[in-house]
Parts: sequence; C-alpha cells; structure tokens
Amino acid sequence: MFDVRLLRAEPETVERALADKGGAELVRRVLAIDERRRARVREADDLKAQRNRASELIAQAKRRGEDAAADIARQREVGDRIKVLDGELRTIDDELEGLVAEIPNLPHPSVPPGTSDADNVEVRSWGTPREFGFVPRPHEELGEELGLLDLPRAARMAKARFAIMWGPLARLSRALAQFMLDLHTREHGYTELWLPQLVNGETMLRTGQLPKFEEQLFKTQEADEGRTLYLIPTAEVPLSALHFDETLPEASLPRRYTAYSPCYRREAGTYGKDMKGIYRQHQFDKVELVKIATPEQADAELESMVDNAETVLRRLELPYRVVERCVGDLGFSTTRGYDIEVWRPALGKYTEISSCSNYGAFGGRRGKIRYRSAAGGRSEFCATLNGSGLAVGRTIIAVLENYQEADGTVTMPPALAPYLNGLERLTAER
RNA sequence: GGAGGGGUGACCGAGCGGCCGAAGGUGCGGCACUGGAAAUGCCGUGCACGGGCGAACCCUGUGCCGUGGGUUCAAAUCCCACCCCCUCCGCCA
Repeated sequence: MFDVRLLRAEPETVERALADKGGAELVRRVLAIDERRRARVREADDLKAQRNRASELIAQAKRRGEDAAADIARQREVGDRIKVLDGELRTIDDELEGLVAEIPNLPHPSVPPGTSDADNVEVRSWGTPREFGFVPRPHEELGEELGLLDLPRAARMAKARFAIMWGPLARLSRALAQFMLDLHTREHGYTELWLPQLVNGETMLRTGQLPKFEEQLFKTQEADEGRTLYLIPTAEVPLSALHFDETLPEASLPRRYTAYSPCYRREAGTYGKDMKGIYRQHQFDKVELVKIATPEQADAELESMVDNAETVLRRLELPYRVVERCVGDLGFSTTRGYDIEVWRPALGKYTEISSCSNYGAFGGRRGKIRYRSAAGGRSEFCATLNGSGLAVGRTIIAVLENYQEADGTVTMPPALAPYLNGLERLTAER
C-alpha cells in the first residue's frame, strides 16, 4: 500500500519515480480525492464535536429535570447531517482506497533501468558448469526413464501439470526440504512455522493476491457453508499475514521466518509454456523465507536473504547466478529484488529457482504491521521482505540435470547424505 | 451436528442509554522510604486518524469496549447480522 502522505508531500517526486511503472497519472487523481476526503472529515468531525457538546447539555438539563425537547429537535437535524456526511465519506474512502491500491511501490534509487527481464543485470555467479562426456538430458527424460517421475498417472487422477514422484525421488524431495529448513533455522537464524494452507479472501486481498491474481488461485468451499477459502500459492501468504494489525517491539526486529509448504497455482494463461517436466506445476513444494524489519534494516536484510538462498545452492554444489531485477521486471509491491538462476545443463542456460524481494514499508502499510521503539513515540510501519529458499521442485530439476551420469542414473549431492539414509544414487526402479 | 455460556485497556475484571476512554486490581514506569532490596506510600501509564507551522514538546477534534449495520438528540450499555472463544453431548483423523 502506497504512502499517501508521501504522495501529498512530494507529488512531483512520486510522479517522476513512477513514470516507468506507469502510475503517474494516478497521483493527481488521488491527491484530488484525498483533498476532498479531508475536507469532508473535517466537516463531519466539527459537527460531531457540536453534537457531543449539545448532548452533554441535554443530559445536564435532564438531570435537573428540565425539558430539553427543543434542543433534541435541533440535534436531530445535526445527526441527520452527520449521517449523510459519513455516508459520503465512506464512498470517498472506498474510491480513494481503490486508487491507492493501484499505485505500485517506488523502485529503490539503485535499481537498474529496463522494461523486461532481458534488462536484468547479472551481479554475480558461482560455480562452474560441469563438463559432461555426453549430451546431458532434461530432467523429465531422466526421471521417467528411471521410473521415478510419473506424469501420465498424475494427469489421469488429477490433470496436466501434476506429478507423482516414486520412491527415492520422493525421498529426495523430502530430503531437500528438510535440508533447506535445517540450514535456515540452524545457521541463518530463521524460525520455522507450520501454517494454514487454505486462507480466506481477506487474507488474499491483504497479501496482494486478490483481486489481481484471482485466476491464478484454486478456490474451495466448505460443503454446507458458503464460505470460500483459497489454497495458498506460496507460504508467503500466511507467513506475511502472521503479524497483520500488530505493533511489534523494535528490539524484536528483524524477524526471520521460514516455512515449508505446498504451493497451488492455476497457471492460467501459461498453457503451452514450460510444459515439459515439472518446471511449472499446479502443485509444488517450497521453503519460503519472510522477514519483517525496520525500513533502515531492509536493504541489508535483502542482501543476507539472497545469500541465505544462495547458500542452499552452494552446499548442493549447483552452479548459479544472481541477477538484479530491473525497474520493469520488479513486481507491483517490490522496491528492489534479485532472482537466483540455477544452471540447467540440458538447456545450456540458467533458469529461475528463487526470487527475493524487498517490499519496504509498502508491505507493512498494506498489512498494518508496525513497530515501536523502546523509547516510545509514534509507531512506524515495518518493512517486509520475502524470498524462496528454495523452490523444491525446481531444485529437484537442478539436481537431476547437474548430477546425471552417462548411464542415466543420478548421483546424490554429498550435502544431502544426512537426509537420504544411505541413498547415494537414483537408479531405475525394478 | 445438538444444547448452553462468553468476547471490555498489556492482563484480570466492573460497568442503571447521558456524569464512561471506561471503576477496581495486576503488571509496567517514575518518585519516596532503604546500606541495598522486599514490603509500603504517592504520581503516572492506550491506539489510530485529522487540525493547530506535518521539527520537537505540547494543545485540540474525531473515532475506537470482537466486526459490521441499525435505533436514539445521545450506545460499551438496546436491536440485527456475522466472526471468534469456551463447556457438555454426538461424530471423527
């Protein structure tokens, strides 16, 4: 949620900053409505003050046993007028809120210019892609030939873009998730949470999923009640909703949370895109990272969050690169963000495996997450950050493709040994 | 699913439609007392939004007693709807 006060104070700055993101003309409309709103608030407040004074006088008169019929009659009109004003105010508020909700966050001044992911800037890379003595094959071929990745049966019982993982591959998936969680909780200072995977519409609204991404969500209904619940598209949703409407002590910041959860996405409008294998699925697992910090802490916390996610890949010895997203590729709420892309031998390029974003106070304002310093004083909105640490399905892809052997088997990364109960290699199921 | 009870400030808990932003207690902060502490005493102790010069302190207006409506000159208090919690019974991983 954009800060209307900033918009009031420096409209030109905001217009200029949003030129690339296409939100500039909104500024003037919002300012006009905001002006109207404040005038109305003032008028209504004045009338209410008058009403309160008059009510007090009426009360006193009644206590003295005097007749206050005339005053009461006069006050009735004031009450009616207040009711009208409050009604108008509600309309104005809705309109204003709707408009403000359309204003995207301001990009951090350091964000590189650009219009699409083609303009993203590589900031570093790690690892050297392995030399294969053969032509490396895509993960879906490896998985299916090993009899461990089963897409046809999944499509039969559900629909396309669902998967079944057999035996050791399922175990690999579980091992990866546990490895990531242990890393983040034991070494990176995150607290693990287990959360609802279905949430109500209001939570979806306030986490920015609705109404914009309604067609990307799976929706459920309790059988005999009308209530709608949505399957989460990422644990970011319940994780960032955790402290909505709370004021946190500044000393408790930054807070670092992680959660492992399945993610459900309809992926409407992406048919024909990424249809091979399990790169883009309706259901996948992810270890999510969320931070709540002061705005001053947020920049450093973004850097450490990216490093936390990179550490997963370094431990797994998977080559990757980090790109900073350009202005045009930043999400609506993001002020600054990085993508981590892992090496895909079968494709001969890097593909996305994590995305880390700093929402700044924009995120805190939307969820009304505040903090107050020990010294007291006014509360301020927290900055929120989130990132994947990592998407498990895509990590499986990277392991299969980078660790494949000429005979079609797949060696397991040494870092996973404690989680695999002796499994060192994926081989064909008999 | 059936029957009943309840949601008030950080916590417990009172509250006849006006004198209630809300008694009392606990907690917390300060001061006094003490060699120091405990105990005790005194004082203080909500949030949001707007205005006063959007620096601070401060002053001031409005709103907030689960949420949203309604009745009324006036609602924590009356009415309606919804949400949540608790107890008992039933069912159940």
